[in-house]
Amino acid sequence: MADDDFQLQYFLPYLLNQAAEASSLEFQQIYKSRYGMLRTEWRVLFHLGLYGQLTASEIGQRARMHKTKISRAVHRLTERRFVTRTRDDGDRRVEHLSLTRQGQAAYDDLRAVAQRYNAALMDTLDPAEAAVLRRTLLKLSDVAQEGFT
Amino acid sequence: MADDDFQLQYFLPYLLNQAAEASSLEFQQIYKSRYGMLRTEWRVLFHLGLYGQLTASEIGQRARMHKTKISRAVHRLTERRFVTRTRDDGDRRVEHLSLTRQGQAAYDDLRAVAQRYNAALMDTLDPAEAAVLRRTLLKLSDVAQEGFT
DNA sequence: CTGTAATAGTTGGATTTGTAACTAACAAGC
DNA sequence: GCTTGTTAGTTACAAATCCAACTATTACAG
Repeated sequence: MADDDFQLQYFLPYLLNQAAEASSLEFQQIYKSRYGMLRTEWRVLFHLGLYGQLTASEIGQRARMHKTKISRAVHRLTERRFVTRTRDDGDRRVEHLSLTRQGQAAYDDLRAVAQRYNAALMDTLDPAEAAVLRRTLLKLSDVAQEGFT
Repeated sequence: MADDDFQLQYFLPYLLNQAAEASSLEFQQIYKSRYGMLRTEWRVLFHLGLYGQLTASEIGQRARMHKTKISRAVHRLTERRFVTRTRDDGDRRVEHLSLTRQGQAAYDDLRAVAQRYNAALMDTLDPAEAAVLRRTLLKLSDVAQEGFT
């Protein structure tokens, strides 16, 4: 590639960031205005809603979120009675997190919103494109994660 | 879609965020360690490097960045002598920004890094996939931007 | 002209995040 | 059982971001 051939519109990290920000915006406003949640809190809520009881580190591994983020998100979610913590009997460092009835209700509501939201996004693509998009995004997440140099 | 069909791995905003974060990480470390830059500063630098002289609001429109972010990025970039500001004679609210020799050198260096970095990412995809990916990301940026509800 | 609105860019304060150090509990070697 | 190391999660402080209010300048209506 010649020096002057470089364009921001071909730089993948930039493109990905733009698309990610743009496509998160409206959904973000919903969980923010409806439940006063931050992105980290929404993510924790969704992981608990989808996978049931989890520990903070399990969420960290799945979501690739740093433990301090999770710690703070869990703190706020328990304050608002969306999540309960129970100590593990065998290993008292570990806490098992799960949704309260209220947390489950919020999750159900937001999951439905997310599904509709996602469907609207998907509708702007044709199915073949959507499949390729999904596959490449997963690949990039993994490849870039591991470091490819 | 049935209620229990929902999966985070199919939720586009989530996928996009994961891929964006993962694929930005290594590059971020380079401009951070090499020039002490933040993401906002790198973006401003790249826009000036690519398009030459611009005003802060022009950068804001192109990069979809809020003006306060740009203001602070420009401030730091001028402190470090990467960017110079010159008042517009016709309209004295406006400032024209351009790279100093030093800023141009940093841009040239980082552009080369970005090109190699991008090539490495692209190499994990086949060309057809890459084309679809790029097209869909651009589409999503626009569609989601305008609001599709 | 003069008052009102719009635009370019900056600043202040609260909120959020990142980094590193910390506490508490367990594990393993000796 | 005591030292050393590891893991789960929290906290403190600095850095970065967001939002709203601000200054300065231009535009425009009457």
